Amino acid sequence: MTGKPLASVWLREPRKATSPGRSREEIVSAAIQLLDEEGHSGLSMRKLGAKLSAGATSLYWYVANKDELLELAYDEVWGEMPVPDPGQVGWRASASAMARGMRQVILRHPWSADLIGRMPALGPQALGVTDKMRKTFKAAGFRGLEIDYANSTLTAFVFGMTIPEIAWDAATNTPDYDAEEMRASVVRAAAQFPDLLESVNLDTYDDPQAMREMCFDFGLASVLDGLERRLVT
Amino acid sequence: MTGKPLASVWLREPRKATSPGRSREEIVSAAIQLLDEEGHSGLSMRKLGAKLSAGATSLYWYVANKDELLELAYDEVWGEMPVPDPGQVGWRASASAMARGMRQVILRHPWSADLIGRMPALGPQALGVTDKMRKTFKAAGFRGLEIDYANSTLTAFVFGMTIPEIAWDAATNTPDYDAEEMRASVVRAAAQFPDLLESVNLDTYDDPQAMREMCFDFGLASVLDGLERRLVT
DNA sequence: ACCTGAACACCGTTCAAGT
DNA sequence: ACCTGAACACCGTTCAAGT
Repeated sequence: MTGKPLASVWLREPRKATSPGRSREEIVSAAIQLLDEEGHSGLSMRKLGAKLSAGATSLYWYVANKDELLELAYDEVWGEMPVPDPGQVGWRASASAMARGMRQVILRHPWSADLIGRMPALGPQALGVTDKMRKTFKAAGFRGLEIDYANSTLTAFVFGMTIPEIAWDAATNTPDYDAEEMRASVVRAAAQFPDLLESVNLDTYDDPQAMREMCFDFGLASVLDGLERRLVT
Repeated sequence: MTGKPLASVWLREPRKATSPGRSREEIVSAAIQLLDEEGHSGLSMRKLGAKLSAGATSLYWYVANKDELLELAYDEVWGEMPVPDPGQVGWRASASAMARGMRQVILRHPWSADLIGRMPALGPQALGVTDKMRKTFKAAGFRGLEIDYANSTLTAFVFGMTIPEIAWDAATNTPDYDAEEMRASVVRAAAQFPDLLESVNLDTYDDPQAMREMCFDFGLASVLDGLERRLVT
């Protein structure tokens, strides 16, 4: 009856919010700041303590451990996802906007990508977003489990497109990065694959950003078309 | 001319393989074994050294640092991805098989999911798989950049579906996990979202595995339909 | 109720020294 | 050419002790 079901902040009774001293919100938002600035390596309990001019171990009164802190930060990211009302714009426009918005939010908080594979999104913000997304697919005409399938499909596309982007950004945003040198290296690495080389040479490396946008748009249109087709049949 | 273009094993000249002493392959495969058994926390340079009955720091002669070791291990995972010949089975069957295969490979090596957002897949195995996947989309009729867009779209779907699965597995595979307790907790957490609750109650929690497969199939069919539509127009 | 510092058991990595 | 151990600068977390 009282075995802990899953190690997650969200599945335990919340500690009641008393006012004095530090607050959980303050700690979480300081953590997010560190993560945004320097990524995961920028957040340690000691650094976070220092930023709040507290001992590192004081934080353990507010938060069970670092993972729990990350769960809280992760949910804040979910809170930034825009969720338009499908009644206003139609389900396709609504779904597109959500997809683009989710991508932007993740790109703004690259550290959150690491968490997608680490902890289920069970916080109130995440649930709220999911609830709203389901409404869009309901409005589209999906019923029963297909509401969730459609939602998962769109979300999977966005995650799967965005997560590798972050890997590239991380590798590319180093001080002494040189694009030309990079392209040459990739060509050398891909030397045994003539077909692949062809794509590397499609001078798309000149503006990787534009390439990404086109790729995302192409994929998004495909996914939405595929979902739409599921409605008709 | 000689600024390092990107911190990656693959973009440097390989150290020539001399025979005596330990080998890189041996080290990488031992690392993969540790990762498969215990996840990322199971792999430390010290533990890996011990497993090979060597000092932890001996490994640094074969590998520049831990990240590089992970790059090597990651590429081995890519090597496990099945890539059928589209000439034999048609592009849609080929793409389906690749998608399902990729998912299984990632699920077999859950630690690899973490790496997708951390390092670009530039190893020889990854490039080989990409090359083969491009052939499938070429066979389908895609041309130019659309070959890559289609490929990215399918890959994104697979990654995006599979990565959160791993988060659930990790949270769920703890010793004292109780499914009923879990469902009850989620219901409590989702209490404010009546629509969402409806889906939680769709007694799909009884067999989450079956639910996942159906979800994946639904999404895969959608993505392939969407891609196919891009060909016709 | 809240905060502290000391202490424990770890990390990755460097480097001078060995063979 | 290969391997070593000592050492450095970190980690997350526990816990007895303080206020």
